[in-house]
Amino acid sequence: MDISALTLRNLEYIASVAEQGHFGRAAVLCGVSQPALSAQVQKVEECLGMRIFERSRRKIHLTATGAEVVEQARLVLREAGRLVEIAEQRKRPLSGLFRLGVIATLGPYLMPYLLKPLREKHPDMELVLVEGLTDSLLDQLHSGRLDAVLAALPIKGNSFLTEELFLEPFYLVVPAGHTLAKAPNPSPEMLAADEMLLLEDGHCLRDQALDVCPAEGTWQQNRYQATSLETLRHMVASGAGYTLFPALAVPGSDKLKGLLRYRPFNGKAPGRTIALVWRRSGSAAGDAEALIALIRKNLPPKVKSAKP
Amino acid sequence: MDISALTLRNLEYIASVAEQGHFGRAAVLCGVSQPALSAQVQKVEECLGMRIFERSRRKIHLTATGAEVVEQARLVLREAGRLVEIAEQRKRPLSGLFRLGVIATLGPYLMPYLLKPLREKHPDMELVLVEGLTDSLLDQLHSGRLDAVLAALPIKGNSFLTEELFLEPFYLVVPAGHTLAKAPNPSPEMLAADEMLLLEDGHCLRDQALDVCPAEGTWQQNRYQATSLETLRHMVASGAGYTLFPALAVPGSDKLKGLLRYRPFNGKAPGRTIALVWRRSGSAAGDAEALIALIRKNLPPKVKSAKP
DNA sequence: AGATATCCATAACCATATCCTATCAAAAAT
DNA sequence: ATTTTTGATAGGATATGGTTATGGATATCT
Repeated sequence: MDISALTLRNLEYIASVAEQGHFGRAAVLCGVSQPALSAQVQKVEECLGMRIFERSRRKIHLTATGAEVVEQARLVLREAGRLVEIAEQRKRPLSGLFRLGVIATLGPYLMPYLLKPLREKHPDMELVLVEGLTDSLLDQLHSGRLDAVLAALPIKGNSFLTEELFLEPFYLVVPAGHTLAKAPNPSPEMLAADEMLLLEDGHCLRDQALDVCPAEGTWQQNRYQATSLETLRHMVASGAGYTLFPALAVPGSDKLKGLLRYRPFNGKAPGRTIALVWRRSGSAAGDAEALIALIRKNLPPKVKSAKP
Repeated sequence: MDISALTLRNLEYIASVAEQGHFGRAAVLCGVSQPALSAQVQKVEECLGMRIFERSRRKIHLTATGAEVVEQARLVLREAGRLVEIAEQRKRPLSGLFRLGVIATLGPYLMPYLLKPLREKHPDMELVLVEGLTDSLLDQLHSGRLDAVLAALPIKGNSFLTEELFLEPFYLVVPAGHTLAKAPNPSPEMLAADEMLLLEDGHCLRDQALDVCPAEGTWQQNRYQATSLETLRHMVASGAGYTLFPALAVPGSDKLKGLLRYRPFNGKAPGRTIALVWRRSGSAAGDAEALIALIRKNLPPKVKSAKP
């Protein structure tokens, strides 16, 4: 007989007998008949190929090795109990404090779509939003100051679990009078890295935008670096160059409407994949799952589900 | 359905499916048919009241909570594996280095009875014997420098497991000419603490001998204190007083025969209980068990089995 | 000492869980 | 449209874990 055949109940049996020092009482405690318990204890002993209990005298007595086995069995049971805890926690997710990090180029444009559904579905959640750069947010996630993070893939680090949420295409943002504002459909090959306006270092969007440019090597680092997409928007409006915007940052109506053109790419559009990130170890999985479901159910327009 | 009904095999199943991302392959790996595995996975999911796997697409995909469950399941399996290790270790006990501590008033008299059987039964054991006082030996046991200790009960400290081995009665050792050498049978009430010769402080035998004396309070501390039983033997032979000897230290034949009398007590003889002590946590239980069995099988004369 | 009580193991039997083979239904690939 | 892949389902054999009744060994009582 193999050890895999052991039931958690079997381990409870030997733990109970060890605790009670008495098969009869242990049987009552476990809610089974004494013969059933005896048989199961024998099964465990057979599985392990050893005697756990010394039944010679009136008192049941643990074998030396048996004591160790029982101790280990208790440990196994505690760890198995964690399984139920995990499952239980999943049943009341997003209740209480939840600290969510969102990258700065996403938060202001995505959260408006989520806040109302969140309030409706999880009224007793207390949401704390933290905006920042990917690295900083992941740091805070790692150290437990955040419960989950919304960021763009790829996420480095083995201690995190991620779930892709949606693909957010990039749009070209050009001054109204620019050549690229009129071409039938811009494509990435038309972009010149040295005409591109970029966010400051640390924004993942900056690197992603550079990746889109065909001749990355020619780019020189001395351009002005914007702090936010809104700054960037104004810089483009003032004619300093063009840039890439994630779809959610493309406004439906815009005060700068006359000055800017937001143009989708033709063919396979460049873009970024937004994912939810949480700690591998910990009990945020239930929350993550609920959040994933909610975001998927409330996908904003202009983004595509990541799971085809 | 209760979580206790889960088999370790069930946990292997979900771990395997999670690893393979494929029910069929997982089934082969687990050595069962695919329907059996499917059913068991469903059973686990039902037990926990949650979905572990997302079966929608071609790829099997872990639920967020499912990933946590599987991780925890793997932990449970590892801990369960320790159970087998413990049982396995028991099957080849006392092989390799074994460091045994023995109290000074026992070692020289007991070990001669054990060394030959040990060599015969466990030829590949390398025994290191350490003689000392109880406290020092227990310190070394606690810190891992010893694997087990033979000492007299009671043993204080929650981190140890003990097994009573035998009762060793005390004998009265008197000079040949002394009154007590001739009385029909000495009894503890006849002893006077201030006539008793004692070992130096730290020997448990010293305290036990004092406990035997009826009027403990009258005793004054200014007597000479012997370093070993052999010194004590000579002191008694020289007429300085009498003392108590543990049975094993009573010689069959003695060079000092003419000078000394070893007298058993009448009625319920005072004595000490010798036990084996080992660490609660650790894997010495198998060794302990073997040693216990061997000592019980080779009990010296003059001692009584501790388990009636 | 003999009777009694206690306690674990065994026996006989039953309900159910588990596993197998064969088959189905849905999705993906051709 | 057809084939392939893959997990779920169906039906039947077997193993497992449970029950009550009983036995045998050992302490306890009178």
